[in-house]
Formats: sequence, C-alpha cells, structure tokens
Amino acid sequence: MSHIMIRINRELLQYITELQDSGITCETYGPGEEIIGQKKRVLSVRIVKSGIVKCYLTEDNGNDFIQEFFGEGEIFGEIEVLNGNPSFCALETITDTEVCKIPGDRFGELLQTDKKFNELILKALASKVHYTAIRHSYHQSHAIEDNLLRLKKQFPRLIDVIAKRDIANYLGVTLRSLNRTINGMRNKGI
Amino acid sequence: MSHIMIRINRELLQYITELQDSGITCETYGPGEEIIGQKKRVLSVRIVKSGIVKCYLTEDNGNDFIQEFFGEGEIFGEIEVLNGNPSFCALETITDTEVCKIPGDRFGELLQTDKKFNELILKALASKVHYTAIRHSYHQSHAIEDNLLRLKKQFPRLIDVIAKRDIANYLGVTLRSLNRTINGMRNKGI
DNA sequence: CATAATATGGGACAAATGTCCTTTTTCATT
DNA sequence: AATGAAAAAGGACATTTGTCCCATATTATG
Repeated sequence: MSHIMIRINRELLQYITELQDSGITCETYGPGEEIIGQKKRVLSVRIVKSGIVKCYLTEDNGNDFIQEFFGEGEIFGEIEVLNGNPSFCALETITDTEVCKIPGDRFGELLQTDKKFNELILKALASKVHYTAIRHSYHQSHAIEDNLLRLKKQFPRLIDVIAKRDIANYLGVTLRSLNRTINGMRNKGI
Repeated sequence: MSHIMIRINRELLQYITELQDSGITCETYGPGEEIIGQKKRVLSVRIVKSGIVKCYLTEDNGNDFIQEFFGEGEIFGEIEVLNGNPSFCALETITDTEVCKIPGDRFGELLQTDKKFNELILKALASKVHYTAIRHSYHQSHAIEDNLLRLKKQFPRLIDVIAKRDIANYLGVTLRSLNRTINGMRNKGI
C-alpha cells in the first residue's frame, strides 16, 4: 500500500504469477503505447507485471482527466468485462510495461472456480472504490498546493517520472495553474 | 440505470428481498439519522430497501464532500467488510429509510456459497467504480453550470428533494457559488 | 547535424469561485 | 400567533484558477 498515487497490488501480482494457466499470456509495450482505447470493447482483463500505465478519460470538451496510475499488480479491464460495457477510460503506458492478459471468458471461469482469485478480485475492486473516493474528496476540498504536497509526500520522484501535463490532468487543473503553484511553493521554500 | 445521481440497483434489491435468510434483518430510520459514522468499525453490510441515504466524508479542513446518494438496492459497508478497514464515509439518511442488514460474517459466507450473490456484488462494485470515475471526471473538467444542468437532466426533482447545501457538497463547491450559478441560469432563462 | 515536434515556463488579463457577513424565508415548536 | 433555529439568498471583495499567447528548453527523427 506504499505510494498511493501509483497504485500497486502485490498480492494479486504474486497470485497471478504463480498461477500456471495456459490461457494467460504476456504482452510487452514501449512507453506511450495505447493498450485499450476509450469506448472500445474490452475482451480481456489485464494485470500490470511491471511498468506504469495511465488510465484516463477524454471529456467532450477535450479535457483529459487521469483516473489512476497503475503500477505492479494493478488490474484493469475487469470493470468492463464484468458488466459488459465498452471501456470508459483509455489505457496508455508511461514507461516500458509488461502485462498479463486474461481473456474475458477465462476471467469469468476463474472467478467461479478459484475462491482465492475471486476474493482477490473482490478486494481489488473494493480497494479501487476506496482510494478513488478518498482521492477525489481530497482534490475537491483542497487547493492545488495541498494536493501537490500530498502527492510529493506519497511519491517523491513524482516530477521526474510523470510529465507535468499528466500531473495537471491527474489533479484536474490546467498546466498553467500547476506551474504557478509550483512557483509559489519554490518562493516559499517548500 | 435511470437517474444516476441517486444510485439504484434493482436486481440486487430483488435478489435480497427474495432470499429467505434468517441472518438478514431489517432496520428503519427517520430523516437525518446517522447509520454509520466516519472512521467507525463496520460490522455489517447494508442494502437500501427504500429511501435515500447520503454517503459523505468530512475532510480535515471541515469540508464535507458527498460521494454518493444511495437509493433502492444500493449497498454500503461492503468495502469496509471486505478489506477490514474502518468506514471512510459517514452514512446519513435524507428521507425515511428502510435497509436490510447483513452481518459481516454472513456476507462472507454468502459470497462463498451463493454464486448469484457473488456475481451481483462483483457487478455492484464494478458499477461503483464506473460511475464514480465518470462523475468525478465530469465534475473536474466542467463548470458548475454544466454540472447542474447534468444533474437536473438526470433527476429533475433534484432541488425539491436534496438540500442546497448537499447539492453543493456533492459538486464540491461552496453554497455561495452554487447559488450564484443558479441565479445566473435563471437570468439566462435556463 | 538540422529541423520539427513536444515539454516546460511564464506574463497579462479575464473569469470563476471562495470568504465573510447580513438579510430574508421557511418551518417546526411552544 | 410568537419565537427561534435552520435553510436559502445574496452583496462586496479577495483569491484562485483559467485563457491566450509567446518564449525557451528538450527530445525525437529524418
């Protein structure tokens, strides 16, 4: 549960890694590749083995809003496979990335037959609800500066790893505002 | 999936209603009662039979932020029971309310033994992730007026049923800003 | 290496939102 | 009907954030 901004789920990653299942395959991506497009059908569930993937949503007015950064063990596509909707987010790698790919029907079978897997997925979903709720609440009720301080505390290498534009889109503010805030903090010696 | 602001889950409600289970009891509340306090231990999962419950979070700076309004069939407490954390939200009735109460251990048993129940909970969780993601993204990237229009479209009786303060806290803005926006819309004849 | 594309940084001004405070309205209770 | 508490409404001003634009770095690529 270390840095919350880039979500990880070691328990799930370990379980999936140890699960010898011929249906589960591995994919590799370079930086900046799109894994799933917004509004596309989702046929497989994926779990990050290594790397960072951003999960974002482009609004009708052209603004991008980043929902989450997925790190090791984080799962995506499961929401869509479960309820049969097209993807509401786009998924794009930030760094070099490896993912496990579980076909949708195999995912359904595992949920039914593997109690431990079922439990891990329930917990992963509960965790997503929990953290997004806390994050959005914090964002809505605090100034940009507070949010930045919180992120840096969680993840000191933030500015080296994540592009400014992405940080701004994650906080739901403009790049200009983010820069202004960083400047203000520098002047105050933070 | 009708009005999204006040979330409902008919399928789950129906299933729970038809499930004859001696462990599941019923509770009734008047308006404005607290069902679960923030940071309290949660020992039971609850499902709304009738009424509206607000799920909100008080930040360190005293701001309240409303996560969701739960209507018929919506479940709460399941996140906490699943991962064993204290409640991150407070739950408070808005109208007269009836809820089904499922003790945590019984909830765990049902998940293990009742495939249909398990599936409904998985879908309910997936749905929560889906809708909160979409809502927060919309809120962050649109002006108050757009958000209000969206809410009114989803739920025309909004202003009659939900207090202004609650609408403001749901949108993550101040009451003053909300009033100003409503005024501006009136002048424009919206 | 040259050039283009992209990321970063910031000035000047406009617009949106928040803060503080006062007034009015509504509504429950005596 | 009288009173008080809570909800709603809004004036005046401060602050924050956004928009538009341009300049400078940095990186990718032919």
